Amino acid sequence: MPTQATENYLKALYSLHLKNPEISLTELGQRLGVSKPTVNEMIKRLEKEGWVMYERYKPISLTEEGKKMAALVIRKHRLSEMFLSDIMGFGWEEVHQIAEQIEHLKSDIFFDRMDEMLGFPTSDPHGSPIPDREGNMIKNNYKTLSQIKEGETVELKALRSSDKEFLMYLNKKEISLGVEIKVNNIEVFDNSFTVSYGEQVNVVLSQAVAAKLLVEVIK
Amino acid sequence: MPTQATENYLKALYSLHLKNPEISLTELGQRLGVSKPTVNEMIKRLEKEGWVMYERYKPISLTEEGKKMAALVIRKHRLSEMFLSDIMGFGWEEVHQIAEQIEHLKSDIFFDRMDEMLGFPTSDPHGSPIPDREGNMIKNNYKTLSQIKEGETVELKALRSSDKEFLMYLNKKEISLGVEIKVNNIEVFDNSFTVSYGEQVNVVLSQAVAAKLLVEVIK
DNA sequence: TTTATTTGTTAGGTTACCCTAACTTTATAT
DNA sequence: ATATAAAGTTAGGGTAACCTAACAAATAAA
Repeated sequence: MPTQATENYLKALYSLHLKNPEISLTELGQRLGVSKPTVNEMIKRLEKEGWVMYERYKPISLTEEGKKMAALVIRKHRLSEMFLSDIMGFGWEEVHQIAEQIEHLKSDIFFDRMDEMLGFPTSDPHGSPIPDREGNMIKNNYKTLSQIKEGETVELKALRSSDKEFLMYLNKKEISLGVEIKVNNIEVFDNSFTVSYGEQVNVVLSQAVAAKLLVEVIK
Repeated sequence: MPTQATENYLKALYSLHLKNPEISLTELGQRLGVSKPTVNEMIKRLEKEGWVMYERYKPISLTEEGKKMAALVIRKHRLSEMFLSDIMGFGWEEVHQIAEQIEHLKSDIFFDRMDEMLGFPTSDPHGSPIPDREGNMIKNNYKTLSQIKEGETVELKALRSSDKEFLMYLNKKEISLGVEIKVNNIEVFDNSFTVSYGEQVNVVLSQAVAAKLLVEVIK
């Protein structure tokens, strides 16, 4: 059974591998906030345990086992977030930190019960997909708001970040999942978006924000 | 912040100290399933960190800090049990094992929210008292059923064990907290009890079982 | 293509837990 | 009161994570 550290390495590897299946030791270290020699040592352990493939000086890649295990940890994380939000009433800006700990609990019945109470959800409070029991994750290919053209209307489906500060910013702006956003204007010089949604008219969203909002065009 | 191992040592020390404030290294080791040298080393660490008082060859005792910390871990454990039982619908025989892990989560808001959702309970699904936020625990002085005289009627208030096998035995016998038990007969030679409760008439409970049922005389 | 930079590795340490084997101290029993 | 048993300690090891400093290999730039 994987240790907590192992699970955290696998999660990090999983999310890095989605962008690029060839993962460097350095970027993994940065992601996890540990030194390169630590990653180097740890990766050898993970290799010995069958989670990753690794040869010295070559990039790291996940084995099928590793991918599955990672997805199952992500599953536990996202189910926990959903539970904290929908059952316990926490705000979407609070759930990540707590789920970060809950995800390491070893109890299938506990997570199965969560799943059941939630009605077998397929996405978490930030719109990210919840892998199934076998570790299969649906990948939604939403666009970012920053890719949308003037005049189009979109629905907010998910977020690219679960960062607390970002989520609190969205709270302040009264932006939540499902909201319909109309792009009124795009400034050429800074790519900032002027949008309307709900009760809000002509709100300005920076390029940084627009790039973190995952949307689907509705008209 | 205490590690998980530290929290487990403190919990064990706390429950041992209730019977005898002078705790031996050996019994602590047995309770935790670790060797004497391991306990010896660990106790030195706990002493350095201010959780216990210790001098070589002398019995171990908890400091005030240690007692409070232990009680707070027990609080988290029992709140978790209550949550698993009342909110998530687990049986009282399932909750201990899961709570054993949840108790180590570091998140005050998480346990506060549990507490709130449960309506600030004062005891867990096995009738054990839940310490308050300051670490104060009420000690109930219930009698065991084995101390009750023939003809008396008692109410089952708590259990002396949260052992899964024991709880499943109680389930089978349809014995739950709050049930009124009338002692019909006590066998002299083996101290077994013949009792009636609910729909059940003249059920025989062994001395071993009777000693684990904590009751209050009602008539 | 040689240099500079980035990336990865080695060597040597640390802390928190855990172990067995062997020994010493304290407590118990005769 | 001495022998024996129980309790506690020391010595020596192990693993999983972490670290810094110094060096080597691979990649990118001049």
